[in-house]
Amino acid sequence: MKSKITLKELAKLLNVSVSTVSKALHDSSEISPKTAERVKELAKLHNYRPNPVAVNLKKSKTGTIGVVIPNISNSFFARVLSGMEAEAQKHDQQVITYISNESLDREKQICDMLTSGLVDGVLIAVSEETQKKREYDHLFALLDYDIPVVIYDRINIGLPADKIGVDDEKSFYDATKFFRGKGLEKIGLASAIHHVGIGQLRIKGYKKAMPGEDDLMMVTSTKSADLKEKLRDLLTSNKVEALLCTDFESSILATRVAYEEKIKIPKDLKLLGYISREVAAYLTPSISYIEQHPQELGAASVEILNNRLEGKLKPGIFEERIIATTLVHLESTGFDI
Amino acid sequence: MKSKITLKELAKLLNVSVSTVSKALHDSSEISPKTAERVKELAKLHNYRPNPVAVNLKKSKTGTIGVVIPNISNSFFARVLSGMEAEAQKHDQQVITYISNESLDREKQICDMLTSGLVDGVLIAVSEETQKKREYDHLFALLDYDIPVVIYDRINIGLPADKIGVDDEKSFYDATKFFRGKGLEKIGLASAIHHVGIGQLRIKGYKKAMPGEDDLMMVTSTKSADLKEKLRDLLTSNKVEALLCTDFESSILATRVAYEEKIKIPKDLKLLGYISREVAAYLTPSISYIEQHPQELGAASVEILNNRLEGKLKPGIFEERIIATTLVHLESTGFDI
DNA sequence: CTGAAAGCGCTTACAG
DNA sequence: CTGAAAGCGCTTACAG
Repeated sequence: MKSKITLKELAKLLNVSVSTVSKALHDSSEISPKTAERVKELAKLHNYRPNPVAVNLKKSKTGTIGVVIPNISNSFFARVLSGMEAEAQKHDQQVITYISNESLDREKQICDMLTSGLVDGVLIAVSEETQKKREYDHLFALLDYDIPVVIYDRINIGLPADKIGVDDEKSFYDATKFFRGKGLEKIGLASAIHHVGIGQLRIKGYKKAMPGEDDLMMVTSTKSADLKEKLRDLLTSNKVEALLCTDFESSILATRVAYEEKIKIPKDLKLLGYISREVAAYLTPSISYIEQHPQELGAASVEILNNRLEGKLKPGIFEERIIATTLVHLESTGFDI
Repeated sequence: MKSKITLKELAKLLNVSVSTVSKALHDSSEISPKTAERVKELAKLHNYRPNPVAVNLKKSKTGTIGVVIPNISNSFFARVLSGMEAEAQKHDQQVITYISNESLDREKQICDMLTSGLVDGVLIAVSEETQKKREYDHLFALLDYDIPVVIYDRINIGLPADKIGVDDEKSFYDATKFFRGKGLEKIGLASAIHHVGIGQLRIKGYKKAMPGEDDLMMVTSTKSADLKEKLRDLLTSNKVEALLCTDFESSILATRVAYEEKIKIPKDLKLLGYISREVAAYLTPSISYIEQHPQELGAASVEILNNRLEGKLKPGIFEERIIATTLVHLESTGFDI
């Protein structure tokens, strides 16, 4: 049991002052090489580590960043977190994780705590409920307290803060165009997240790439059973040639319906999902998907926050960065690319 | 922009001493009701929040707990984290997340940082590499520094620390017994994690429930393509009636092979997987699975840590808690229960 | 009932 | 080149 040694104790053992020890350990030019060496030697011997809490108090910072995640079971967010952690590590910052579970109340609680100065900055993807109710006071409170905020992923909210998101609209625009370029005309879309921002953007991209409103074959529902039946209707009655799914649930349900109705993928139906690689690649058949590069998004959001903290970003002018997506072809699109 | 107000500033505004303000805010009986009220009123007006860093320094603690996660993309761990966060919140503790990515080196780095006193305690599931190489010095270092450690999930390592895990062995023992109770005899097992502790325990449970070693039909491999072919051999040449899969990969590969070989699940083959609900329920057919209750595990590990921190646990005597699993029947086992 | 003082463990401008 | 002093923002035993 080594029980941490302090500067003061080190100083006493060396018969020098606390300031001398501190400076020596920081390679200050004020200290003689001889003393510096003595100090470092003893520090190493006792495995001295400065108390981070004291250092932070002195420096008026916390060394931590707060990350608010709506739903950690969603592997997209889990991987975003992973990217954030990796980037934070590089800057010797600790990541404090908060999970809102898509609840506005929980999100308010979290932000309220955060105003007390637990963290140097906040990275947040707002909950679905927050988006729906458009209540952002708790976020403004953070800004009032001069705590920098970076909004990630769910960025279409009116808040004067830096933002970083995924190119949701373009991803589906490109995908739809891709199918059309392959000569397909009956292109459908399924969504269980049509009520939230990112879902709407994906749908928008799809619509833009389709010639006329009349041809749109869209099924949406937030209720699983409901969406499934709508999908069954769509896939059996219409001759849909390709289907774009905006989320995990609709992607899986579409696979399921195709299986039940003996619709062959990709022969009779090309399928594209917004699901993570781990699931996509293992499904039968494997599902082509939009890769959102969550780790990059996470790393970049920490980067932006740090630029803001270091004053590299102009006050009052906010960055908005978009990460490009990639269409990854597996079996369900049936094209060799 | 409210820029935080301090005790000192509050004191000046009220023409009292800093100590009086501090005591008033803590409902000390030393303070007159009148003064207490004046103080609280102004504090509220200015939305005073004590600086947590200063409080922590004074109290010689950090108010945080460090969580080391091997792989956050694994939804099991993501949900464990969620349980930890929820429980920590109740105790006003912050969760600092570290991701080792199954790397021993990274884990060492993390533990080394942690010895500096960034957290009050550590929750860790060691990386696969750590298990394989059995290098635990970095964990002993934590203990040397008097930082309590709770080992979660991957608990079969020789370390004098509190542990909390899943009943891996019993889960597969019970599942095997269940199939046998239904009159099935040819029960196989597939594993991609036979080389790590939890995999071995699950296999052990399976073996215990099987009558003789001769009947064991096991396929194992850490390489996906390899395991798939072994599964194909097993499922086509033997008349396997039921298959237990120890992990996500083997579960999915088995579904896949069955599909390719036109083996009907559950009619020709009952399948049981060690996968998370989100994936299990959505697969076609849905896969019966072992529910590990990850959130409970997460919450309980924080609970144990706090008991340790509060001295409720005897020094030198360590708790080892096991969370019971549940077998959840979906389509792939084909029994109505 | 109130306040001065010490101290948590550091850093750094300043004096010598 | 070294050290005394002030201070980061708080808490609390002690004196008055």
